[in-house]
Amino acid sequence: VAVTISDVARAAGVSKGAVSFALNGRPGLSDETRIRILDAAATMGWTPSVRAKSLSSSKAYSIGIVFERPPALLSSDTFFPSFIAGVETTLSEREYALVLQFAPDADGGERAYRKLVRAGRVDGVILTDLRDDDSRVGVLLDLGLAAVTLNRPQTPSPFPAVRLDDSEPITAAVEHLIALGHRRIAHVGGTQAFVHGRSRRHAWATALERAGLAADLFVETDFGAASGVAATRELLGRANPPTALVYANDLMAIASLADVQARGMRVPDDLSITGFDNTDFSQYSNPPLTTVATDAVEWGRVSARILLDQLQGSHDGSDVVLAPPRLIVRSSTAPPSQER
Amino acid sequence: VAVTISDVARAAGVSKGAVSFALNGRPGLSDETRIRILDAAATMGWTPSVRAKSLSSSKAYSIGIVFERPPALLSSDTFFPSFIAGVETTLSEREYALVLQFAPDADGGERAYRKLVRAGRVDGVILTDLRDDDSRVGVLLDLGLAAVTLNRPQTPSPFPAVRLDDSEPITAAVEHLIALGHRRIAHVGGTQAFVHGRSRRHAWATALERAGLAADLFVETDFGAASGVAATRELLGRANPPTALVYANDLMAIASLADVQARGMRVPDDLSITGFDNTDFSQYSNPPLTTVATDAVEWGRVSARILLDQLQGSHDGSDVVLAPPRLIVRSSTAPPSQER
DNA sequence: ATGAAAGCGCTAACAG
DNA sequence: CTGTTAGCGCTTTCAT
Repeated sequence: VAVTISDVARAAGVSKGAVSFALNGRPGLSDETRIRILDAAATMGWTPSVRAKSLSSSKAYSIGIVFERPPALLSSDTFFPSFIAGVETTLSEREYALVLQFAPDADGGERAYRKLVRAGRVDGVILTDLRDDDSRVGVLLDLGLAAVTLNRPQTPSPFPAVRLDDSEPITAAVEHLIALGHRRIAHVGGTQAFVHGRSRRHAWATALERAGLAADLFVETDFGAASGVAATRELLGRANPPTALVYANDLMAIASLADVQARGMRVPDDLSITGFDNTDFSQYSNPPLTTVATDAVEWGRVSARILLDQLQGSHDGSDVVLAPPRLIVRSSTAPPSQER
Repeated sequence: VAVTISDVARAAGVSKGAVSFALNGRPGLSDETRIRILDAAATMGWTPSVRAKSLSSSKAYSIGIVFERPPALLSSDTFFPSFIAGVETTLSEREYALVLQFAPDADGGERAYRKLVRAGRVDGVILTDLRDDDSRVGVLLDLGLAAVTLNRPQTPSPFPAVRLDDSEPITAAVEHLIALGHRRIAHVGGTQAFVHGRSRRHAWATALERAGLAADLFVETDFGAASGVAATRELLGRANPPTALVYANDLMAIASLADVQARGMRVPDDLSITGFDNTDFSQYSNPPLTTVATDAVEWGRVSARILLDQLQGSHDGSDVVLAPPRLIVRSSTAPPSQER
């Protein structure tokens, strides 16, 4: 059904080998034959068969991403769609495909990586939701697979990391709140086993301590709306409740915003709130949310580029640091009420 | 590096062909040899090479999904992550992989499908965001690719459709509002070129007409938050504004909810609102949103199953209808204020 | 019931 | 410089 290099070779009156050379732009052919071959290929409508290339070159021409996430947290995840869209954009420019898998937990994730490699489905992978002590790094090393990680784990990792500095905007958020007059600033953090969960908490604590304030108003969550709301209630129920809350993502911030309002508090009058992600709906909350704008698409694009470069040997293995996300001040933050 | 069937054949003292037969459970081998071969394969840790299987069987063992969507609408899309998670779950059970692509528009989408097929990357595809007169159907027919569509287009299509009846819950929503005493019920609909955009509008209009009410309060949007807000403002600015609004998705409903509240209206006292999707945050809006619960994961699972069955010839080509989603009544709907 | 051998479409080492 | 040829790992037909 499809036209192969044998057909092209016959049409151009050369051997398959010559066609392969011409198509891959390798030296060893006269310009005349090269052009004749390329012409023939073009007029015959030849397209390379990834299947055949894969087998003979032992490469998959695909890269994989395994998302380890409980299904329930998937639908409200605003990072993931944009991120993979960015990844895929870069891949398709270079004739690579994106193979996606889902695993409910870390165990399933490891198995997924093993299967992907053994079946020869992928040449490299992108590790998202990196944990500080991430077992996947060892697994991939063991499998001999190329990889990039999103952020750098504390465990030594030979893989280049594409890093987003979330300290800077969190610091900016805390300083913004301090400047407004807040003294009791809480943090509703995400899973601390994740690098991005811990680093945000760390930035929050550091900024407070630098200002001589205690960093004792903290609760860990799973980044989900329900646990964000629960954390908020717990914090506001303390003897000395916060006047401002820094959330690790917009989802928790907005869910909590609605919850505290339903319970009679006014935002920002009684309570200031900041989010993280600048999701679409953060500007449509009431009041619009002060948050941090990250660029997931760009992160995906860069990650894919580094991985591809690594596969073709043109990356030196060093980390890449993305532009730090900016704090976007909207109306969910204001001076604390006692100041008024 | 990896163990192949030749290795297994040698170890078991048989030919490659015999190994292939044993592994694929085909008749023509004595039970004794079969067991000996399977044992050898297991102890040697043999795994099939998808690459080799692909080449020799001319199958990709992968299915594709091309998302035609402007990047900006991607991040707030709650359907997509759950849907592909469902798809992938089913695929991996049957040793198939999911290949994902993104295209900014219909043109790019067509090109993407063509490339996927010509490169031999996929055996079939799932068509999402189906349009009424969807050019992709013709393209796929032309390419000879297997496919399933999400919902049935008006254009004749030979591909089985996996359908979600969104008429029933929209009808339920309208009847719920009518029962509460509303008489001017608007619909903020999504892109009408999409099957699911049109069918929701149709259900809304039909339910109103059945009750003897005019279905004249309608505005079309692109399903995005911004255009949902704009549509709402337009509707509320009319001479005879609605007392209730039925939105085509939660995103527009929640963004508009915040917007009307910011402009001094109370929900549900002055205005009732319903959404569609039952996204995570719909229960955390203030007030919690009356909406329609769809099961994107299940939709994905079923779609993948039908496609796979079709590939192995065990599906009869008929459509599959999913359980109709249910209306979830929360606190964003109440009797209109003049009734009080 | 079992085994040999010819592809699948391409790459790359080798000979001319 | 150009062409020939032997794989890559598996499926499948055809003898045995």
